Amino acid sequence: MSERARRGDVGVVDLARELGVSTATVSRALTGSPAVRPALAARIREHADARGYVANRLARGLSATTSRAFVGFVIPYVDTPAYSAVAAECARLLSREGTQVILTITENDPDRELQQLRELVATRIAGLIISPSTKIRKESRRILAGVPVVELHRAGGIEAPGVFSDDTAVMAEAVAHLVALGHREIAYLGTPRGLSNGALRWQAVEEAMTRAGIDPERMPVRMFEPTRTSGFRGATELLADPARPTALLVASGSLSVGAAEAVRHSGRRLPEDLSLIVYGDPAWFALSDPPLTTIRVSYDRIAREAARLLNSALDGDVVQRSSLVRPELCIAGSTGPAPDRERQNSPGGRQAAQTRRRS
Amino acid sequence: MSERARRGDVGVVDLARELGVSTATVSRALTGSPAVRPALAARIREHADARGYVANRLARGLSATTSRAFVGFVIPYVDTPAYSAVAAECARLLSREGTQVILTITENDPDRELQQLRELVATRIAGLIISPSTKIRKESRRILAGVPVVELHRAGGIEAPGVFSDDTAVMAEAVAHLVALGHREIAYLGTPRGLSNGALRWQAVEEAMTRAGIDPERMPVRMFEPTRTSGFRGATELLADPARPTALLVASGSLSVGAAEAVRHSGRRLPEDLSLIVYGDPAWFALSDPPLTTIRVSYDRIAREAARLLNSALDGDVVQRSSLVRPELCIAGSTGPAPDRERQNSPGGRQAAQTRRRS
DNA sequence: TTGAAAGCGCTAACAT
DNA sequence: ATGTTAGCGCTTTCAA
Repeated sequence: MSERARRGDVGVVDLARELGVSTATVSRALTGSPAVRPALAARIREHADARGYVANRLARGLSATTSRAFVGFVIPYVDTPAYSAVAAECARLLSREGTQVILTITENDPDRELQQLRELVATRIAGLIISPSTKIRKESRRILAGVPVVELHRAGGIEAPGVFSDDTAVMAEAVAHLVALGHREIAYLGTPRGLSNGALRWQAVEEAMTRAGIDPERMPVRMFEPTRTSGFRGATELLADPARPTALLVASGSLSVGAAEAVRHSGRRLPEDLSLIVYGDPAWFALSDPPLTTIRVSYDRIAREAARLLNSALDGDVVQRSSLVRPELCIAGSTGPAPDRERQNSPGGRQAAQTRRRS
Repeated sequence: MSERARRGDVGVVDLARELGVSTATVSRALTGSPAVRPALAARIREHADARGYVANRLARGLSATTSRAFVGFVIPYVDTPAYSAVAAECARLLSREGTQVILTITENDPDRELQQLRELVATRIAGLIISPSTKIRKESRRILAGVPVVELHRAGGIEAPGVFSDDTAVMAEAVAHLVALGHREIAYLGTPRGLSNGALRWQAVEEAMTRAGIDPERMPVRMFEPTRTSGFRGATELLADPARPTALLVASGSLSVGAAEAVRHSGRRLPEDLSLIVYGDPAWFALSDPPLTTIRVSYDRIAREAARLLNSALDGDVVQRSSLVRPELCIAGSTGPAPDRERQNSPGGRQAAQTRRRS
């Protein structure tokens, strides 16, 4: 007695025998091939349903040239909703179409990433969504060139569409907000330039600062890997900077949690002593007192976009354009007028915003 | 030219040909069968490595009677780290052993759950980790009886070990903490009794209250599905309760976020007007001012335990006992002495804690 | 210890 | 429109 039979599973052969048709016909009916008489197809599907038939995905994937049984979801970290929430939401969306999501975590290690990509390909995944590790291997790139891919959050120099948050505009908006409040000594805490989004966000800040007539070269800046602890460290260091920043802009969700703790720890009052803008999910930061001004990213929308782009790629549509999800600057109580240190600027922020550029 | 060859993949046949041995020998060497001469086995493995061989997991899973290619991870929600963080961490742990984790989201819908379980079985998963939906189907139970299973967070009446947070002790501790501070009008916001952990937590609170000589029947109580919005609603309702609670105990992570917002929204000062204990990840709640007293659960440890139990189950070890991960009561600034409403109790909390039981 | 060959359950040519 | 049959790439009897 076969393993299958013993487990009480029904297979195409069973269905075929029971209905007096061939396995091919059963298969066709079940995969929705038009080449089978509608009445018969209906009868087959009905019977399959009644018997609780579920196709063995391994067998199907092995023989079918094209199968959407699996897609891979490859991310570096687990401890941030920017990844875990998007992963879960994608799994939810894709499962509705009968696609199973295989989740792998690279820990930002290029070798582990390569290994996982190899195994995913060995699973004959239909495609994958990936947030590439910082120093992606050539071989990984080669693999990615061979399957439908959607990039998430980070661009890894692959020919593939991606879903990114449109940080340029919102970062500029954040800087403008601070400048309008009269801040000129603005500190920046972000992720390294080696990360595509780290580079992007910093560039946006640089440009916005320049536009505001402030030399970005002189900004107190720290760039660290996105973890809570480095957020704490980075903010602590920045607050101790001789330039005595009156505002701190944090450009990463994980860094923000640690940074907020560091600010609290430092005893600075918000917004009297320091204006603070963080990045991430406002639900966390709404609890702070005062609630923190936040750059809010919608993970749901990112997940939806990722699923949509992947489906397009699987359909073999012409390569889609990347999708930019625009974050929102949610102004709350942690940003306020810059302290009037030398009693030489006019009070209030509005006017300071009109400061002319230095020549 | 076969699909495989065209993709430049090497298969066992290639390796066999190149080494002048049979595919059977290659397979044996690669799966670590002892029935192959060590020297030859080494040579085969070496060559396979050099050629970058990765076994097709579909084929392997299809033919092998036992394969750990896949495990399923089935959870109801995506928007809470209690699930998403544990899922990601498990994926990380299991991938090290070459096992791929298939993530599915039931949305707490029994039918969707059943469908997903069927598909997972059809993928020939080696086992699965599941947080059963509230009203799990009989048929789902039947399926779960047939594969190695580890339960997560919730018990669904399955014969399987699970990983749960040991809420009984910590809930009692939380109640004792409040009672020691002199609170007697304690409100409770938790998940429904239909959820195993909801029932457990409430029972622990009931008992602790009774032990403290306070009738739990008279507590203001709300039990809602674990979402932010119901947390907000529940807390809002409780704060408006005629019993005028002086303390609020929230027994779910998702509810806690909403509840904290509701409290802030109500304008009550912590801890002067209200003592608040929340449940979840303290990193979120440390930002609040004052930082919130939190029941902290270690998701990492839960994930580790889940992976360990699953591995045991896959090894066919005798059924393991369930694993209880003990949360920690992190006392912070949101809990303080009960306000001295009628000027009739002694001030301070210590003494109130010694109140004798009512006879 | 190794090889030849039969599947695993399904899909897809090829026939009819 | 349906049936026959040959794989998909691997593991695993069964022989040698």
